[in-house]
Amino acid sequence: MIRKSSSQARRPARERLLAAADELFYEEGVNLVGIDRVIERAGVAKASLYDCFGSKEELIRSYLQQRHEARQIRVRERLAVCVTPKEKILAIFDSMAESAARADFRGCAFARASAEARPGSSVKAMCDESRAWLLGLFADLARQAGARAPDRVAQQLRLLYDGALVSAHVDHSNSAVANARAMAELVLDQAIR
Amino acid sequence: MIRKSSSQARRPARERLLAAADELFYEEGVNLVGIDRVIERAGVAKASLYDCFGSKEELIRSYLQQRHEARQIRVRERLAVCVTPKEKILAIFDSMAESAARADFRGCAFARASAEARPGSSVKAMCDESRAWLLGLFADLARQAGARAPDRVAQQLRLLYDGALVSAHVDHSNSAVANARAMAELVLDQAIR
DNA sequence: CGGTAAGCAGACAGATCGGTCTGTTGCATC
DNA sequence: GATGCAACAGACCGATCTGTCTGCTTACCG
Repeated sequence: MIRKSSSQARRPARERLLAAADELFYEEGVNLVGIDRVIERAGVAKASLYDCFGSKEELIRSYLQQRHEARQIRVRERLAVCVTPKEKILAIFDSMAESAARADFRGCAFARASAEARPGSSVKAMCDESRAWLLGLFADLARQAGARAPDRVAQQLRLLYDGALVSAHVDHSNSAVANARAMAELVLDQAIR
Repeated sequence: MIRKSSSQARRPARERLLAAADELFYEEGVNLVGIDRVIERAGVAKASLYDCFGSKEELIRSYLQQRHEARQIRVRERLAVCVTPKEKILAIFDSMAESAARADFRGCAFARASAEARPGSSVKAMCDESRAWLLGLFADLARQAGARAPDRVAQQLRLLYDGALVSAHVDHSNSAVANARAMAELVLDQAIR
């Protein structure tokens, strides 16, 4: 119903807004990027943004949810080609290494958005959801691997994940994720014996 | 020269501004707190703020520098009562555990400010300086401990430090730092053999 | 063909922000 | 007592931000 008459089909406003938000919010931070910048990049009228999302906060929330779902898919695809639980756990770090190697890598989108959000914001909830999912995934895999205290191991693995994201971001070193992966292996072997 | 005539001596404007900035900036984030809030909390005229610091950015930078120096002192005092290098390394995590247990703990002030700062900001430089100091400290101690690849070990220790700060902050769990400390010990023992 | 709905352009409002400026007060030193 | 200095109060400015509103165009569908 939105298609342009011309041959090239135009994606609906909502998609273009989310794409523009993803680029700008992740690159510069949600508070430094104004609504006007987003609609200009998306090629969309301001009224359309407020028809689709209702507020900037909801746009930010949707942007984070999109990131969360994209990461879920990315990780699940990687896990599908692994056999042992230990391989799967290490594959999660490999997936992060791939993300961190990109030129547009700017650290954890959730942590950054959370640092800028107001206390009672829905952004925090989205951030928590993303972290809870990762923790559950680590715990499941640790259990499958036969680790002794799977919940504790999962917390340690996520701590390594968080630390690697920070290190890889601020001193754009590609060795950070490798260090985290090595420690993850150490922790795992220790827990399995 | 600033002292009030009355018996109670009043601290100079600069000190009160830094104290107010420390509370507000760390609690709510540097971008969400306006100049007006800071001067109101400090009980200081706006003109005095600009006489002392010249800009909000410089106030933020000074606030971070103050935090950095306070942490240096805190850590050095802890190290002074340790004997072995390994004890000293673990004491750094104990110091963090102490900070993280405080009710007003809000994670790493540098990481949060850095997430909100504009790209070319002097805030980033302050953040880098703080991280470089910690890395150098870890490296020195790892070397003294006789670790095989002290620089690599130092990076791993700082990664654990970063991850612990994130974990302790967002899911205010006091077990995060303990987990990091345990992993630090594991990494150290592995590097020393 | 006419109705519906999505999207467009852009002016506008209200609030807030960082920063400047003017003028005044209180204290210490000379 | 005069001078200098630090701090005071607060009006003011221009920019920017989110969000609203009006009116117009276009595409689809019954």
